[in-house]
Amino acid sequence: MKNRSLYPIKTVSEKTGLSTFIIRAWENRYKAISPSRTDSNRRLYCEKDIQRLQYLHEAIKQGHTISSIAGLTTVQLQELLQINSVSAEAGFQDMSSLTEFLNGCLEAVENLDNQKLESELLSASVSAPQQVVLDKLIIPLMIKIGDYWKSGRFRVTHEHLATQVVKNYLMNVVNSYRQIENAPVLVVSTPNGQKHEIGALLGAVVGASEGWKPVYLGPDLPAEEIAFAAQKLNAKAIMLNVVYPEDDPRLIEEVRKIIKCDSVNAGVILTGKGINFYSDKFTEAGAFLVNTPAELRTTLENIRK
Amino acid sequence: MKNRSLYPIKTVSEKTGLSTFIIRAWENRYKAISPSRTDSNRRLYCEKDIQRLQYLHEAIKQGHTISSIAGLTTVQLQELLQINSVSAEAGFQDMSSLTEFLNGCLEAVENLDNQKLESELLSASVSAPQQVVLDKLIIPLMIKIGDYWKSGRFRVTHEHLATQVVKNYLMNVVNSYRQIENAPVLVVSTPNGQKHEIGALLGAVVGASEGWKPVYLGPDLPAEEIAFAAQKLNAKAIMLNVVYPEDDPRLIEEVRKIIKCDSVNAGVILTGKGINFYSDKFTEAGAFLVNTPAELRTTLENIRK
DNA sequence: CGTTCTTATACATAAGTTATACAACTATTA
DNA sequence: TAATAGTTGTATAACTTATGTATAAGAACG
Repeated sequence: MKNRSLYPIKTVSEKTGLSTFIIRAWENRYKAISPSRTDSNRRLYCEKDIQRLQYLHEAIKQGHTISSIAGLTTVQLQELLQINSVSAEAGFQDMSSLTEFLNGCLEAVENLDNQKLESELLSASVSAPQQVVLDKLIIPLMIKIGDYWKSGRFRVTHEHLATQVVKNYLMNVVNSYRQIENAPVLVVSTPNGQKHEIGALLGAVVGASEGWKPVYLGPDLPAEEIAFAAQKLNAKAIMLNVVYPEDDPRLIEEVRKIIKCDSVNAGVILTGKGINFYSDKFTEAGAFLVNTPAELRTTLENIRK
Repeated sequence: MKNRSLYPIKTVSEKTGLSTFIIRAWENRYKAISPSRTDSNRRLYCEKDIQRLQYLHEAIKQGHTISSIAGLTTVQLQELLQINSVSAEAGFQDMSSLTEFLNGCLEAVENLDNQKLESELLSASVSAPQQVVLDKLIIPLMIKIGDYWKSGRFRVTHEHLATQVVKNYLMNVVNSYRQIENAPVLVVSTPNGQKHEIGALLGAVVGASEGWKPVYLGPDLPAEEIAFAAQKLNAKAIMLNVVYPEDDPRLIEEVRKIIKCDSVNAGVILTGKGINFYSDKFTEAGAFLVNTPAELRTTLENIRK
């Protein structure tokens, strides 16, 4: 019961980012906090005290003054911080609020602040439906980052860091769906030479939301490997994301290999901007070309039958 | 009863990293520990005593003071450190139980069952302390997969799929640490040409557990990009993981570029199997070479000062 | 006999305490 | 608008406590 984890003021200072001066001043001047004391009169802070200080810190960052919030209970502080973030969303509905998140994400990327980027994504995902977050935040975000990169405003580093965080976010989204027994398997990957993963993961999310069991193999795999996985898992569909339309005749060959593989009994779906360059050859070979999440949904539904 | 081995204070000092002065002072001043004695009054420490000292040491690193924790029972210390008591009591069973998990993971990989692989990792991580999961499960797992691949038992697909899941798991572990404000920044990446990410992420976990703020940029980045990020984030350390020792003189050049960059004011730490191939040149250039998680911890601690 | 351990004492530094002061703002008042 | 008063973060002084480290003198070990 008594989780006696008590910390001295220095540790609290390090954990909250508040100077020891401030912490003492807030106690003396505003009774903002009342730590217990050792026999020798030293302050001892428990976890709750630390959390309260973090709330106070956060509220001040949001523009409140210490004198106006010092008297609030910790619960009231929580509400104060909640109300602020909710009201930001409540005021403007879906569209504009996600624009806010988008700007927040871009700012986080610019500052290479993966922590903030992640928290923006998470708060967005509780304030809007999954599909909206994908369409109106994740996809625009990655496009914007690409644009900024081309225009020289962002560097490779920015794109790299964002990719890591978004990938992780998307994988967690996919995992959050897992429950259905005997769901049809959807093998997800990108063909040899295609290193961008976000599109593939977006497809995996759609698949999961449609009741499939996505198995993400990672990017940049040879046809034989993808075919092997599809066979081993007895997959009903294979989804491949293609970003670069550059003239790579091997790409067609790779896709064709998978489709022609006798042991593979799965529909092959191609997604991504890169697919339209060769669209004829792909459809000819028997692949499904898909440009939007909505199309992907219906295609998956059709294959499932 | 138990064939308990008893150790003199010097051995205990070496095992725990605490000076003999400290160990005696903690006993005399705070009754933090009560070793048995020989007939001639010399201190004798059993395994449990050593473990207790290690817990105390760990708790102090986390910001507690010796006076406030010396009176806790060993179980309370475990709770304080959030160490699962089941596994701690199990003691030697640790090994075999993680072997179970390891086999489960390998089976999951063999069947390309990412879902099962993930759930194995998650169950392991609640039944053993983080560090043990990393040392005894994650690392051996990736090694085994590499071995199986070389021997032809696994294919690229297996390795790819496992990498995705493990990566995701490790990123979530890193994220679970975040609390300290103004923590020193640790930029984590792999140099140009190095595509394996697991080692880098393992380093990020260690960094996070030591109170740093790891910023993972993703793999395969040119020196300029890494230097840019380090500068922008005012990083205190840069950690680069190198797997392939193959003769790539550009690698040394890349690392040297980062170290020599004037605007970067960070210690450069190299990890991974690949580093020993060129160890002389790297140390010459001013990098810290690190081979084990323990070494990484102490190196980070030194740089932080 | 040199090494390691013991207790007791001493010391240095880090870190904590209160009280007071101060500078930079903000808000109020004349 | 300028003067004034309050707010708030930061700094210093003087002192105490906490904690790591060192020394001295003797005892035990191998």
